[in-house]
Amino acid sequence: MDALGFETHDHDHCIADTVALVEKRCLDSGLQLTAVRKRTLEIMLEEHRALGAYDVLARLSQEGFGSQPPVAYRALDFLSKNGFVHKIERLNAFVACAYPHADHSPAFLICRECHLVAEAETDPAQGMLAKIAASSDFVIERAVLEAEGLCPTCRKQGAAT
Amino acid sequence: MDALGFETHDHDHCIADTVALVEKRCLDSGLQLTAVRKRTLEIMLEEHRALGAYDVLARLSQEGFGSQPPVAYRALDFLSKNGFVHKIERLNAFVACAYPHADHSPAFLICRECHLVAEAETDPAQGMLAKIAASSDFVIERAVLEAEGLCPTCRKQGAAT
DNA sequence: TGATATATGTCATAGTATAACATATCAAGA
DNA sequence: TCTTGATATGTTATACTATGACATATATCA
Repeated sequence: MDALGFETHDHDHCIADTVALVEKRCLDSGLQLTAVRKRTLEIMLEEHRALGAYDVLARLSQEGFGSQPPVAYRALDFLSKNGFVHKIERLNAFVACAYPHADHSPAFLICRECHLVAEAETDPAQGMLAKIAASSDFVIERAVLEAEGLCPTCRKQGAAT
Repeated sequence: MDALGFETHDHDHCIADTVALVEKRCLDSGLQLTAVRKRTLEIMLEEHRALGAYDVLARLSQEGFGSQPPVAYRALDFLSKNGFVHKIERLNAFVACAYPHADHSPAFLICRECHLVAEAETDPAQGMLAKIAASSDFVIERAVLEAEGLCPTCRKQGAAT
């Protein structure tokens, strides 16, 4: 239940590792990790921020891929349908998955100051929503858990000011 | 922790009651529940569905209020800032608050079939997000909890098909 | 009543997302 | 290997969501 994302780490390494892992998972599942899709994943991994579809599109387009919105949306759809990228509804934006090893139900902490997004894995069966759903006989298929606030770094800086 | 919204109830009554309650709360807090704002609230209360800002705008405009997007967005902003309406991030839409008696941290169950939205009150300190935030030293200011799935009615209908 | 803040309305534009269709590429069986 | 059906890419066009900026009107209160 730890929420990585607010500490530094070996970034290049984590990108390469994740891409390799995703490649393997696609191969195993018969998914086509095509050039645009792979490049999109890399672009997402280069940030721990949420990127808008149009930010991604700008970079893809610069690099010789198509220049129209569906190019980015389709790559992002593929990646998020397969859990390699998540959509942050609060921001209408996307973030690379921090735990690409398996399917999971993510929760996010979004810093309103520096816009960093930290991801944590949750147990979907244990949360508030599960309890509410059970009491209403509602079947949850997807859950959005997003908290907005101040990350430790920004909070300290704010206090210092 | 019960999630009302999937049962029938005396609707006209609930609208009138809620409007009266909101009027009182505004008076007490020195908030101006102006004509557009009140009408917007009523429009929202007539549905247990999420309405887009442009749906609301269309109705307001029909009824002689302004016809431009800010008219609807400003009324919805006022209502949601004060907790009388909530934004459903997943849908980029708004829903009338089902518990307008006090400030609270809402969670939503959204039926993907009939688009009904049920609201439940939660204890923000008890959920997943609170635990994650505590372990990361993150300060939550606002939480988005939205589950998408099938409501009891639609599930039964689906099974019958 | 006059001064200040708040609210409404408009025009203009920015940002997010998808439908529809042509072309290209891939995967698998004949 | 060739064909065929499915998948993926790229385009144009358009729809949906949201806000900035500014003028006018209304409310609040000294």
